[in-house]
Amino acid sequence: MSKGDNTEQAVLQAAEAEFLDKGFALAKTVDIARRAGVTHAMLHYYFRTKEKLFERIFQEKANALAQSLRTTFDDGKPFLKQVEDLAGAHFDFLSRNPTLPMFILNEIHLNEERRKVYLPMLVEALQDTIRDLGLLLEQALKRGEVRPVRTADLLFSMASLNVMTFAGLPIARQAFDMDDEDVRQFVTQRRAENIETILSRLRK
Amino acid sequence: MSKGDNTEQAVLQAAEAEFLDKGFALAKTVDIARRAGVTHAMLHYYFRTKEKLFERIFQEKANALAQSLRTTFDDGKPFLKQVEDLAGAHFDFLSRNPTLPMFILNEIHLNEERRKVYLPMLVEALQDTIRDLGLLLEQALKRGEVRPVRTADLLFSMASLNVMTFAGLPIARQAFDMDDEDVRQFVTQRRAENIETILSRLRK
DNA sequence: ATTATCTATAGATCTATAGATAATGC
DNA sequence: ATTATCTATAGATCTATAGATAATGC
Repeated sequence: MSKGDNTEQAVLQAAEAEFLDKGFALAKTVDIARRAGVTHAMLHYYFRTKEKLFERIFQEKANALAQSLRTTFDDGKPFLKQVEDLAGAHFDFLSRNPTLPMFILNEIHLNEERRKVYLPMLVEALQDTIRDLGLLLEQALKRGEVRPVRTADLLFSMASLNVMTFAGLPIARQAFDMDDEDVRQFVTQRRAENIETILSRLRK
Repeated sequence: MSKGDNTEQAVLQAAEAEFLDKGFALAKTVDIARRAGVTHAMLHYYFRTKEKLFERIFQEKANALAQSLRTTFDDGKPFLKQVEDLAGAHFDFLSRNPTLPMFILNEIHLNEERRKVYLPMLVEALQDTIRDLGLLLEQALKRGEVRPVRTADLLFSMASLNVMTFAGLPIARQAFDMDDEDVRQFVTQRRAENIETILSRLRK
């Protein structure tokens, strides 16, 4: 069964790459099998359907994202430091998974039916982070440390800036006529710029 | 030929709706024909291919976006007012075309080949706006009116916040448990919040 | 005996076009 | 004569499975 393990793992890895590249609708099980170097029938043997294989990949990614955000929380920090760390961790996670933003936006956007399954999955994974940042913001506001802002707006702005850094990168590249090196530098600069933008909005 | 005019227009309108909903790859010519209330062969009779029909819709949308941004430019205004008006006009255009952000991100993202055609088309339409805001920012910086920031960062942040307001709305809705009325209010509030976020970053 | 793998194909879906027919405008 | 429309279908693509065969572990 060691051969079987290899096949299963190869399919999983190929599926992750294919789904993240193209999304569910445009990913082809035939291509996943080709990437994995196994015959097409193997994919169905191990995972039965394209949908079940996809669900597994999506869940893994949602959990990994949530996990990387959780680790920043710490009651002892000043609120602005907490926000900076959270935004930084989010950005760094997306750096390691640059195709994830478009992947998630796409899946949520494209299919009414499947949205009902995957949107709750995603939000469920993020629930604790949303709640905890809300509580910390409330306290910081009471202490008069920051300018008033809604939790939803703070989180949404942070996520927007980070997500678009990767989802909008091809557009920025063309709009500002960047080569590969420019793009690398742009991404590096966006990390600081996104954080500064969020902190500027909060500082009194 | 008045009948022919109707058919052609019906196909165009149906195509716009279908492409904006689903993107090129998932839009079906059969469904466009159905939406238009004409037989499927008519679509090919008037536009030859799905691709040609798509190109026409994409170009129209890129031009409409560019047009709505251009109208805000005015040398007489203080720079912060110029930025506010530009961000507001961008937001309002997206309000009227709420499916456009995901549509554009999708097309640029999904297909290497077609990206080469449509990305230049989009950026070409926006070129003047990018250049003019860059010049105005440079002058404002010289006069010491704003904190230092790169043009690319200013524009990218503005676009990111506005675009994600619509592209990320389903996620915000689920994450913050909003009903239809909450969503309407959230969008309204985002307009002011996005502008305030950009201006906070610029103000000294 | 059970698990893993392969080949072949059914059945669904989709774009595009061929070829026939009807409507329109000089 | 030209333009618009319809029906029917070719040909490509894709998911899923049936059924045969090979490898594995008790």
